[in-house]
Amino acid sequence: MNKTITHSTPETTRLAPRERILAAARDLFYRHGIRAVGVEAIAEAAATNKMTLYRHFGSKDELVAAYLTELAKEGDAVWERLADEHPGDPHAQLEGWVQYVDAIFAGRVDRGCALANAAVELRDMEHPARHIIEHYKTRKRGRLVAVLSAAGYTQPELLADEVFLLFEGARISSQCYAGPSGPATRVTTMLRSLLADRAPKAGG
Amino acid sequence: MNKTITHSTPETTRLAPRERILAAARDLFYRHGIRAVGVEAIAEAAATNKMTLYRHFGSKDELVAAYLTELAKEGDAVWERLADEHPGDPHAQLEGWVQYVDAIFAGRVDRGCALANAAVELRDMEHPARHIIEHYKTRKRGRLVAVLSAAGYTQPELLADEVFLLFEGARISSQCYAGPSGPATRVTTMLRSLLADRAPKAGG
DNA sequence: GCGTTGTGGTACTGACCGGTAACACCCATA
DNA sequence: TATGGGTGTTACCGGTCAGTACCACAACGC
Repeated sequence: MNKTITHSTPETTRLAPRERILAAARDLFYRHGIRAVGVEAIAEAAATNKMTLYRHFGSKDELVAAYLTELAKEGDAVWERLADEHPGDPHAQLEGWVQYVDAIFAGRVDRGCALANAAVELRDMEHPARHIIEHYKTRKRGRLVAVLSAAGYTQPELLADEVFLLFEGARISSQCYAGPSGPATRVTTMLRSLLADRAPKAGG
Repeated sequence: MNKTITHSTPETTRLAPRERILAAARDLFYRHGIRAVGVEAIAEAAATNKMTLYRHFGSKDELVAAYLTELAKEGDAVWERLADEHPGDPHAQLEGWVQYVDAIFAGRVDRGCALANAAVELRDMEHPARHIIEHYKTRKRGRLVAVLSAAGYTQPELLADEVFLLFEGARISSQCYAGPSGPATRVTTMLRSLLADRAPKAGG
């Protein structure tokens, strides 16, 4: 039943080729960009070869779609985790999200949202990645609207768009600078003050 | 002295090859992306050939740098025009900029900031385009800080970063959607309300 | 006239990339 | 031991790409 383990090595338990390929693609695509990375390099990084890659993913575009699907799922998981950790407490969920944003920019220089980067790289509207990107962004905005609405904010749609654009702007802006500088470094300050300024009055 | 006109055709006055190449590169790079467009296609669109292209631009990277330099110069020109039209009136300059932003998103679907897109496509920090991008963004932020400061806003740096990130977020976000939808459509509303909320009290 | 300079055209190199064919191999199961 | 599916390896195909060599031509200054 457990099919994820094959060809187990003496030292460590090796993942199935498909998982290794996806992990390698994720690392290389995100670091160097989708168009800059060839399938051969991905297969090599996954300790396998091109043939096995093409047996699991029919084409590079399919692999890109799988890569973006995985990242989108993880982005969704962040919100689900926050909802689990703070059930019925939208304010705490928002604060958790701001801390999550803070962690993104606190470390090394950010390489931006992989989905948005893919939208820049893959401008052909017929590319299968396009739907994944648009649906993810729409879903994310919907989550923001929902949690802001539950928290009692007035005009939750407009506030959600402001929060959304601030975050997206920070992620793209940070890529324009060589080191950890630029406007993105203060995005959590802005988010907190924005949410505080628009906070519904207690008992209002 | 006038070296811009050569090989003048009967009907129209033709631009010099260098200008035609730059115009073609600008159109194709912006529409399809830098990595997606080959030098051959640019030369063809410029009604010339690859050899002439390489006589004026030593490499594709140089052409990309010239393309981004031109766009950066035009971005700077926007602020200089606003300063000329409203000398000593930073509030009017800000309003003029918001109208400029409005015009970007009012028309067809925006393809984003070419400089920021280039930062996504060209992740190699050694690429000559990198300095152009970073300097341009730094300059732009400086202009925002200056005009906000002149307009009497308190904490002009923080406000400039907010305005900056909202705008950058709108430009990247619009590329994630097929049609003119998404949070970017209301960015000017956000900008105006943000500037109004933080406006220094009259006589304060 | 002459030579120079810039341009257009063609053909080419060498490298890379996405994708495929054919074959050998390991391992689980029967 | 025999079989079959998943895997690894090598080699290859066709196309594209950045960049170059070489030559022909047209306009200019002397």
